[in-house]
Amino acid sequence: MERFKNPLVEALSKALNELFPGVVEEVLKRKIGPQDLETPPDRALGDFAFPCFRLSKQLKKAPPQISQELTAKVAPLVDPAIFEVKQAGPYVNFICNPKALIDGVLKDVLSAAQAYGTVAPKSREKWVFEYSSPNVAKPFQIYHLRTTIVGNSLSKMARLRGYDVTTINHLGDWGTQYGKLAYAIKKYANELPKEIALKDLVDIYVRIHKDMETDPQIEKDAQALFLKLEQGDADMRAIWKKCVDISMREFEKTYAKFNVKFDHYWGESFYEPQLKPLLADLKKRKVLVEDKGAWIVPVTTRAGGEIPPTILEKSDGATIYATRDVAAAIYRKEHLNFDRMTYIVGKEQILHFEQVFGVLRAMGLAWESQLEHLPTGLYRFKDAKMSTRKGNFITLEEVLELCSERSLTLMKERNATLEADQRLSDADIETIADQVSVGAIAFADLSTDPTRDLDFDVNRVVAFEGETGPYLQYAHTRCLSILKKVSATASPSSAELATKLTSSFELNLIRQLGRFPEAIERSLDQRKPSQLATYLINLTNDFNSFYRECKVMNPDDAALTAARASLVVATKNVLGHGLDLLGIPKPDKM
RNA sequence: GCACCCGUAGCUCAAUGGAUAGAGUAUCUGACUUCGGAUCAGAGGGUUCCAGGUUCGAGUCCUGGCGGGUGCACCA
Repeated sequence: MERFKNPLVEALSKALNELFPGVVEEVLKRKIGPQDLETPPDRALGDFAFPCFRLSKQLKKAPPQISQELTAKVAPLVDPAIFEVKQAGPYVNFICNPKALIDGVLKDVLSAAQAYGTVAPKSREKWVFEYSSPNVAKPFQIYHLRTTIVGNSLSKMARLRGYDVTTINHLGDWGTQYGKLAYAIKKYANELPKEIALKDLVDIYVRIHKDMETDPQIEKDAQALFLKLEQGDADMRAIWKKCVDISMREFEKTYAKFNVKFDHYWGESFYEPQLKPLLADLKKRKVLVEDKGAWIVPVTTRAGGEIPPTILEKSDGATIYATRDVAAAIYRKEHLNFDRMTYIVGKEQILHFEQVFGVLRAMGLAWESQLEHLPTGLYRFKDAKMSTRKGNFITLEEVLELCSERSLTLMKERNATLEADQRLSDADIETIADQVSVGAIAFADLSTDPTRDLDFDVNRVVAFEGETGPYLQYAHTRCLSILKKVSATASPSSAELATKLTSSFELNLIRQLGRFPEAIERSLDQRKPSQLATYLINLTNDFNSFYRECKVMNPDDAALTAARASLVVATKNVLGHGLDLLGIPKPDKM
């Protein structure tokens, strides 16, 4: 539908200029553009709407009168083979004719070599995304899933829409915790197995925290060990490396499940060599000042609000994570030369990022304005909290397990009710239950505002009814199964399509297919994958209505069958690409 | 205490400052002689937390309350 906007803007611009010269420019302070065309709330009203409220004051006329005059003026200026123009109250509405929908949308979707709505690669800004960033030597916590899923989908969408995208996983692989871990490894050395697994590291980490409650000396010794690590001690380095390797093996499994990839695994340790020169430079320039034994940068928010200063060097001489984040931003700017960088990190770190950005501003780095923190909300579970420190935490593993079990149960129940020839094998059910639970979790995450906290109820997330991941997956597999039954014929010409696809169900489905690119664009503008998720639900609703009302297989009308099959192909393409963008698996049968 | 985020149907959530605030779920009622019913059609359900303000127009923006969440220098 994107392509219809420019001719409309041209016609409107011409008509407005003839009717009310200069008024639009005066009111909007610019020419009218595609952004001035709205989508009517009800499909019956039209495909595009131009509201006339704004001009009302200047012209001293009621909006409906303006829209009436404008409608009369603009109607002859648009191609009647494409648009019907209708006034409705204060709006001028444009309705795309069926033939235009088929030529301008359906043909595009069917012929696109890449995903429909693709913009030429690297034709837009350089955009860096940082997301996921789990802590090494800890299990992948459910807390990190949101940023992983949101970051994954936004960066994929940005790539599709022509941005030059770089994705970074800022692993939490540096900090005092490795001092504690090393202390624990030494203390419990004789209790550890030969092949240390991630869960062993977690166990002793929790234990050492308990020990610390009664023996405060441990914390000081652990901090001393981290300092040794930072100073390049070989033993400490070896222990640290082992922890990283053990963790990465686990993380890779998770990323494979959700089809998540990164261009760079640049953990906190990656920037370690730059910390000393950075601190020296800042001290020399007096940006960094001493206060109570620590070295700090006094900072404000962008709006000038008061916030606590940023500590870059602790009184024991060690760095903290803010130091690494400052160094990381500078390194990335130098090596990637981004136009924009988005940190997708939990909302409890809002202050942290304000402090880091504040340091960059204090350093006089103007590009600091290109950085943004997209804070993600927390999961709300009924009774459990998520804190590794207290040893009471929820891992992604546990959640996945619960969801898989739930989906397995539902699938087995359903399978038992099917005719024998439609039943799935036990092996298939296992695989599909996994895909379904991953899809359900991803959709639950992406269908709401990423900033808001999210209620996570397994029975609600993995439901086979209503607006869920499985609903979308099911529609997709149904497209596949229809196409398996319809023998492939040459794709129909647009004239054939136009004579056969005439019902409102078919035309509305085509209209909805045409909205795909703008749904992605809105997701990116608002940093909300939920825009695409909601779009896919709407698309699937339209497909299901079409499916219900319009039989694809018509043995006595080959042309109709071919035309409708084309529509199913188009739906499968768009829905499939949408699922890819959200990281939702596409089972080939369900 | 201060700062930031949130408050929409019984519940979980939508809604580029625009047309009658929408979905799902739960409750109730319908729909397969034909492509898979994990579907579709319909009903009831609202003072958008409260009070002011800006605007032609506010769930959305501003101010003040109330309620909830998160954070508040040497953890990440």
